[in-house]
Amino acid sequence: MKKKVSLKDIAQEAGVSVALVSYVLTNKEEKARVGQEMAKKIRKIARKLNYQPNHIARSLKSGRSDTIGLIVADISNPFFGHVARTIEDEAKKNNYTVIVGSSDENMDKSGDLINVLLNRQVDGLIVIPTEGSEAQIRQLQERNVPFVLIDRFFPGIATSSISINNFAASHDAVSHLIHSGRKRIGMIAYKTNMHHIAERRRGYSEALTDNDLPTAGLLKLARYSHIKEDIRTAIDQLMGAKKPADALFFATNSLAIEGLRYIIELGIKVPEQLAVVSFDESEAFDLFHAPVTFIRQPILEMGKAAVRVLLEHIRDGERPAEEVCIDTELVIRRSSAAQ
Amino acid sequence: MKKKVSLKDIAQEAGVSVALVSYVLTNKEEKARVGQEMAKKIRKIARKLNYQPNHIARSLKSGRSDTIGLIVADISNPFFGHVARTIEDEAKKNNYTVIVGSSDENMDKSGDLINVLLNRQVDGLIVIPTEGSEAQIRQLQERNVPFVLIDRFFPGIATSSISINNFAASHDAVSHLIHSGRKRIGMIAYKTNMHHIAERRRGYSEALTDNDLPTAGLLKLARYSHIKEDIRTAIDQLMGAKKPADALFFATNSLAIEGLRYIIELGIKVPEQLAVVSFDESEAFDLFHAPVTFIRQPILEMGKAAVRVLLEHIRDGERPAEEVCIDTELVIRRSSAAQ
DNA sequence: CTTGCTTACTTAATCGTTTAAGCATATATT
DNA sequence: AATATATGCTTAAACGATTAAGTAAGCAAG
Repeated sequence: MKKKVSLKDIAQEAGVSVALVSYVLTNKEEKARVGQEMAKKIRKIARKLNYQPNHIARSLKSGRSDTIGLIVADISNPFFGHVARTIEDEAKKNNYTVIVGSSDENMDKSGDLINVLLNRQVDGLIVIPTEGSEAQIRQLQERNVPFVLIDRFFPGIATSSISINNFAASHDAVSHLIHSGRKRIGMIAYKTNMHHIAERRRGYSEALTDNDLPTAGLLKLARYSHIKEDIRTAIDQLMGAKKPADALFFATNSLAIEGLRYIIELGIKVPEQLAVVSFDESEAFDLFHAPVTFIRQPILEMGKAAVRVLLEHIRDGERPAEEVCIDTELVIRRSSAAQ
Repeated sequence: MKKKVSLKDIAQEAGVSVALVSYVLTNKEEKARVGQEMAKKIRKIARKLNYQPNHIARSLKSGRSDTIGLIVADISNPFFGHVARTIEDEAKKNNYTVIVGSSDENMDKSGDLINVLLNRQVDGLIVIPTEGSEAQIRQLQERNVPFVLIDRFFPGIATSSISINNFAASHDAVSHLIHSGRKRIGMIAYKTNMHHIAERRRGYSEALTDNDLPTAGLLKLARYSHIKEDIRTAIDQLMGAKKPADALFFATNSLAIEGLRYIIELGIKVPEQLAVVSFDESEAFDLFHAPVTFIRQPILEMGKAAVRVLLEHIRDGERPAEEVCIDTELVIRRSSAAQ
């Protein structure tokens, strides 16, 4: 790579000191009482040589990198991709750059990522935390690193977070299924202790018991690492029971997509035989023969909030934690039509 | 943010010079002839204080940032998300970090991104170039910035690139439609001069003429900025003609998904009335009532190749351009079944 | 004519790390 | 005994930018 033009090069060409050039190019001429002539000359040379400030040197001096680190579960998953995109855009508006990393829901990778990002001197972190990463989050707190959790948080740790009302959203979605006449409503969720998923499960269960509907054997859990097999087993059990399920609620879009693949394979009719509702959005839901009813997360709003709160923490290290909870929207379509 | 532990802090605590600490912690004790006792002591203190090297300071000294910049069209699009993911993983294996930016197929944004990334001293770039960005690419060449184009390239500029055989893939896909008995095969592509799309169009056209099939009025173009309207118009024209199309080939997955939404809306039967094939993969294709035949791009291989070639350029600035072309796979499913 | 104030610059320290070169002291070689 | 070599450390410069503090010259005021 061709060596870049530095202040020194400009200073040399102008026959002045590096400091003077710096004052001019950072628009501190007034304060530093630089002569008009000289200022003009320096700017001209800078333009001629196409000077671009070395961000790394600046960072070293200033202690800020104007970079924020983002840790998602998997950037290739459209949900996280969208989150990343809104954060990227919002960060750019504030002159920040984003470094993203995928944790694969794996706490070791997550810990590594946090270290890599902090060593690169990011000014703050936006994290979609992984199961078992409480200790990492606590460490961030102790080290006084500005950070915001998004999509998920740990109820036992008081941190800034952006989340949605998982319980209510779930409760609403399941209530909707009940109102459309479903009696045996199954749910497929991840086998995890993460609070957001637990809340979704709780919303589901409470909606059922609130309406005196059975819950026994209707909640199935799939392992993140064995989605395909576990979902097939779950659906086999739900649909093969003496009283088969007449509705199915998926806790995330990846679960839904995998589930719908199998539902297609089995030739199950939606919504006649089985109503379907999913958390999260997906293009795939539009192409299913019965467009899938889903819970829409306000990703744009979440991303904006995350950046806003993070920047507040970066600017004021003493700021107390801020928990933002944003409402979702149940988008009702044919997959959950009344029988 | 709590001030980080520096070499100075360790040096102070150990009562030695900063240099000595540096030698030890970068494992140059042999070369620098550091006493065993002292080395042990320094390491112990470093561990106790949880020393983490300041990557920025290191970069300033070394001139390398161990960071690569990646410019995609839109990280929230699963195709680019996958590309980004494989590059992220591959980069990490080589101790590189990735900064991603989305250009939105907009050459101004692309230019801005290139500048931002270069100012952040990335060691090299992986770029999915945008229409009209030839000048930017030429500049990278002139400035001798290590970079690789991926997914697309400019035939007029000799650069390193990773691409697929768009012409052949398209030709194969359309030939497949012809063999399955289709006679009026439409194509919907982007209105762009980008070479990869032009090649896809060419593969389509040649497959038709090779088989003495009509081409007139069957190739429709949609603007990136007006996908929805343009696709609807295109499909209306194709299906409303005196002799309606009996097959449709989409040049990308976003075009296909938007097209399929409208096909569903119109109640067109696939594959009976209309066969469908698309470039690229998508989860959504699995959920369509007739799983969509598609051209699978070897994204993993592409990402690996991109990182490999880029690192070669970074390591050897004189290395000549390397053009990698990888084969695709036509995955045949029900959407293109014989009539 | 000396003091003080402007103006227009330069010097030098700093951020955290790396690394060549230097300097004692101890030990080995002739 | 004089010289060479090994050992264990320190000094200092450098990367590129920022910025407080210093200086030199010109001019005005007392």
